[in-house]
Amino acid sequence: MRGIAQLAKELGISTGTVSRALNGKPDVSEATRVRVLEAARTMGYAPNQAARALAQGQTRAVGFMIDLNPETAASSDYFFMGVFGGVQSVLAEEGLDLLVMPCPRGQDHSSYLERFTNRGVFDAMILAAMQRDDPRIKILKATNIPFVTLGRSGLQNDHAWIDLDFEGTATIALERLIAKGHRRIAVTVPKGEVNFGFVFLDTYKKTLARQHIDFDPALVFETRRTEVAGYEAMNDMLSLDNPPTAVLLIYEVTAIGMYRRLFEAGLQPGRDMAVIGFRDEPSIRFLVPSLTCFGLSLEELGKELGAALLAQIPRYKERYPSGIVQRALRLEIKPGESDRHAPGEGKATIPGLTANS
Amino acid sequence: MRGIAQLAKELGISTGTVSRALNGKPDVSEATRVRVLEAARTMGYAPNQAARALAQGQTRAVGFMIDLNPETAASSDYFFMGVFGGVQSVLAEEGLDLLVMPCPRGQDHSSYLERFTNRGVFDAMILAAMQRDDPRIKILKATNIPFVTLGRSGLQNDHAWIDLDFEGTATIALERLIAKGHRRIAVTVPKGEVNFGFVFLDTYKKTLARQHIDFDPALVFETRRTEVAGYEAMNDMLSLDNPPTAVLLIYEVTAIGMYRRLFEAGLQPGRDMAVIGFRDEPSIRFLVPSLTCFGLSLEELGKELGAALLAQIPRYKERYPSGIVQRALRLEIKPGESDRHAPGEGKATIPGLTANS
DNA sequence: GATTGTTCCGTAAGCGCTTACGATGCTATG
DNA sequence: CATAGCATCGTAAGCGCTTACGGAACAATC
Repeated sequence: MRGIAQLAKELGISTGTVSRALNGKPDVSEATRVRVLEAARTMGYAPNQAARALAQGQTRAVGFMIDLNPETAASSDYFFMGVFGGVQSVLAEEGLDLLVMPCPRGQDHSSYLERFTNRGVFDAMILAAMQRDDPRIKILKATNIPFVTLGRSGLQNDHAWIDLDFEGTATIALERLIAKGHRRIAVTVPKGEVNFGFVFLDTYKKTLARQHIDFDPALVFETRRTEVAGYEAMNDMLSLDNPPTAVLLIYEVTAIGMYRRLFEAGLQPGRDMAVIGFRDEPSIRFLVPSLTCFGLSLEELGKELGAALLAQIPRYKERYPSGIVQRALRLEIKPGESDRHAPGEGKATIPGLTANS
Repeated sequence: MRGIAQLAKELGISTGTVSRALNGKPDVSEATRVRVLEAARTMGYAPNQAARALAQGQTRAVGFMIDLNPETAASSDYFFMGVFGGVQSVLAEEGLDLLVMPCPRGQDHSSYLERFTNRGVFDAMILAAMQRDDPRIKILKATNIPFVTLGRSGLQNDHAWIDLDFEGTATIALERLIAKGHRRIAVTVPKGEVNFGFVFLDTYKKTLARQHIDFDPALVFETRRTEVAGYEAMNDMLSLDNPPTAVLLIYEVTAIGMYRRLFEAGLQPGRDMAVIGFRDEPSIRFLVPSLTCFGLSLEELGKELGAALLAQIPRYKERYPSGIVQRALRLEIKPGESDRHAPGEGKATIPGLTANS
């Protein structure tokens, strides 16, 4: 005999009472509750999670699905660590545990998700790396599991999501560049079908149109979230017949490679090529000249996610923002030196300085 | 009625047979097995995880505990993502799931671990961010859960672990610098009680002694794993009466801040100050001059962890390296330009160029 | 003192699955 | 034809916990 039965026997009371005492239920005298708690502590007793989940029909665990595939991964360790912290701080108050399920490289996201949905492993879920038309939405809806996504899914948006305000940042950044006098502004977009790529590009086009600047498809560059990708993109930009004078990044780390390529060409970021990054990651904080980008509290992002999720779970509905939470977090611009000058203000002119590799 | 019972009723057979068919057990005819599998597929049936775990006494899930506290987190831009992938590729072959449990900031590691150990949530565990005398070892041993640690724990090492060969890298790097003629070599060590910090420093001392160089405590700098910490450490180095001519890093990203501080002082990494980093992270690959450091496959590290863990689980013992696996992965040096010159070979001399801030 | 209400606790039926055990029908063997 | 052996399946007892229900003891009310 073990578990709760052993505890009960030891104390000379029934398992039912022990369970009630342990779970803070009524119908237990204060005296026996103390006795039970004390005994549980000294005996090192902890309720079996599987039995509990089976009896209650809930696990008190929420799953956070992330992507490990470097091809599509849009975030760093640092990003997720920050977000996890925020999510946890909210979930912990309700006694919920956060467990992260990294989707293996090469593994299909949908089938991996299904490993966990129908089986009652998680009470609720958080999804990241949303695709434009993400099939995981349907799966989650079918199984009736409360969920929230980090990022919109584009075509199917009748669910809770927290996202970054890509429209806002792109608009602000572009108008800033245009005000400086830039007309040929390149943009980098993520490789793959991640949804924010479409949003970003779409805003780019719209903002240009509003400012009566023709859209040039040659100024759109697909990059992965790596330094090398930035290097290559800048290389391509410089070898254009009519290179851009500014570039707007979706992945700030690509700036590192871009700077390198610029230096190699004898060019200065901020003087010969304006650069505006996206999010303020540690890896770009020491770039010289400093990179203009947008600040975002990862902790806060996580907390928003947590709160939005709790709002989906009937049990907590009253205490949290009601209904389907859909919110795009505004980012604040952090001006740096990488977009200080107007085009042509520098001594070097790009045409003629084509790639030497 | 639902679950396996419903399936059984639908097919007109017993639940026992259904279970056997689903689990690939014998005592089931091929015909009914096909029928069951087919029915399960069309009905979208998936076994309830809690019930399964309760009946079998195992969850087929392994937990990977990581730290979210930036003070002690040794993670980086893309460390854990890489490791997770490797672990998963090994575990997946045995049908085991990997779930990551991020320990909340400020939360005590031991108590958080205990939330999961006694409750039968995981069949096995992986620990990271090992402290010099890590109490989690005792907890895991007491509960009899198979586990492996990423990093040694220093004082208590009678368990499975996979670590990086800090001794090897430190020795190679130092001997390289000494061969160049460097005598005053600074070293950075992690802030906090993480075990590899002790190993690193210890090797530093021993190697110096072997080369008949006096150990100077003033040349040891504690840094967190941030660019800023590197900046500050370099600042401190430069303001010494007798600054070092070389520095060996435990966290490669600190090189970014160090470079910055050197540039500000009109000094050149590699010419006026030799720098050797530790691990080859994406974030430092674009440093100019390129940073000498050590290469490591995160994927491989993950696979080693996975294999070492399986070797701890009785069920898989035959197929995997037997016994308590203890292995320090050797890293290969990737020479860069940051340690090319001998001390004094550059035009600038450090004394006199003290910190201007 | 009979009735009602409260407090506390024991009983036992599940939760959905696995698995030892035994039962059944069939074929091979003598 | 009797027997043994095999393949296949049903039965039911758990796994450790929760919880509806009812019962016992006692206090309060009339």
